Amino acid sequence: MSIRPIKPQHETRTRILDAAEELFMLHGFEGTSMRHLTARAGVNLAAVNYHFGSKHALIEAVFRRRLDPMNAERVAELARLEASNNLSPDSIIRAFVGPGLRMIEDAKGGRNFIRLLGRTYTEPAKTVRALIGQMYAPAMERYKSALERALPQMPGDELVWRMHFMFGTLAYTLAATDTVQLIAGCKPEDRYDARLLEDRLTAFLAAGLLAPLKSSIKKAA
Amino acid sequence: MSIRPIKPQHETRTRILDAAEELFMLHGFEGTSMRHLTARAGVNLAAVNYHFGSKHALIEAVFRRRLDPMNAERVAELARLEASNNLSPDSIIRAFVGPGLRMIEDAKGGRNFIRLLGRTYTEPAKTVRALIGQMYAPAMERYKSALERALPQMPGDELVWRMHFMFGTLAYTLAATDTVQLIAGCKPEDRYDARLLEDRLTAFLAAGLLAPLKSSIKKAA
DNA sequence: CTAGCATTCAAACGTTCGTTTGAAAGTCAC
DNA sequence: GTGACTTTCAAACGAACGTTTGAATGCTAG
Repeated sequence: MSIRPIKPQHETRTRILDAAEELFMLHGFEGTSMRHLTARAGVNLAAVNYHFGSKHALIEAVFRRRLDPMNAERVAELARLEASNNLSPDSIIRAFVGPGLRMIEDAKGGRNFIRLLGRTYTEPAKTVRALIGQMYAPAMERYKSALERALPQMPGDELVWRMHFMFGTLAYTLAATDTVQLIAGCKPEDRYDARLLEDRLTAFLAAGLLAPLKSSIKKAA
Repeated sequence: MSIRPIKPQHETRTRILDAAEELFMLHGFEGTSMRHLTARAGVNLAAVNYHFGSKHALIEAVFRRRLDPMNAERVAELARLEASNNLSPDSIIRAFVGPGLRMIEDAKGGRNFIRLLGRTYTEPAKTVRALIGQMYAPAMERYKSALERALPQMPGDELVWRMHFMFGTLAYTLAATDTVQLIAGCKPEDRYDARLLEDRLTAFLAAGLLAPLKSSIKKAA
């Protein structure tokens, strides 16, 4: 009892979660069978139901393992900005997209999850959408009020829409990296420079967030 | 032979396509069974295989029915802009997002398809991604060169990325409308004013497209 | 009317799905 | 070593999947 066991406490659980991350990303939830998943993880077919209860509970566990810490990091970074009185739109955006983009650079674990996550915002299954929606809720609340304070002149409706647009850009950028290639000319090898991508993305999002208000928008507000 | 038949030439095909649009949007491709689909369409279970050959061929037909005309409309609108020498970034963006947003206002047919389409950019199945990728290719080519002419000072890499971001914003906006509600405060009832949404979206995208080039981006180019 | 073709239908095909079961194997305190 | 657990395992469960089949029906030209 003095020395921690070399085999981690729940190695089977971890292997299942890792395999699920990869296969869900590659083939989706419904396209990934338990037989394929457990074979990839090198565990018995019944292991998922034994350790997680059901396939859906496994899906939930996959998200909870990484999404909760990621959003906690986002909130912590925002709190750091507030403490240092640096609530510029640019720094707020950077605090939000940073944790996501940095996870892409993770060897294998994080990258699979990030691509899976980016796709799941538009997941058809209501249960999954509701699940990640409630996981995001606390962080979203914080960022919304931070942006309201940073942009006091912006109408509330417009801010919500622009946050919506920003979120979509991030989600699509994460999900589509090295998957769909609608625009010819992208070189996949430079896509994993997260630092450069963060600069590109932040520049784009900050400009969109601060776009001048057209008359039709002001009228609607 | 003088009068067109009142019953359209392929009513069963149309009913299947309409039901597929709706159910694929609601439950995804793998989550929609042929039995559920044919029951919704009010046709026999074997009708899909008889008229389309297979489930995958049906998926392809669903996209081909609306995506090809929509992209043709985008190209035509771009040609109109070129003819009138009005190739501003704002008008180019409007020409691209317009046909998609207008389809949301369609009673039932178009709206289902647009939400389905927005989700499919991040579809896990390679075959589906390849399919819509090749459907978009001609229009993408035209818009890319139009933007290159409108923004001669922008590095090629950066333009490709910003088109990527813009496309993601549009895709997410179309797909997520009235589905996921990550940000509290959205009132679904004003989401279908396509004219106002087009203004909001164009303002956001145009600002992002024209964002100032940071030094790190310039250095990479 | 009838021959020929297009379409619909109920039934069944073999396969794969998520889950369950009960026995076997492993683990640890005492 | 023994007993009380946790975990793994091979096997099987019923249900649902996409697809196929062959007969029945609808339609149209001659």
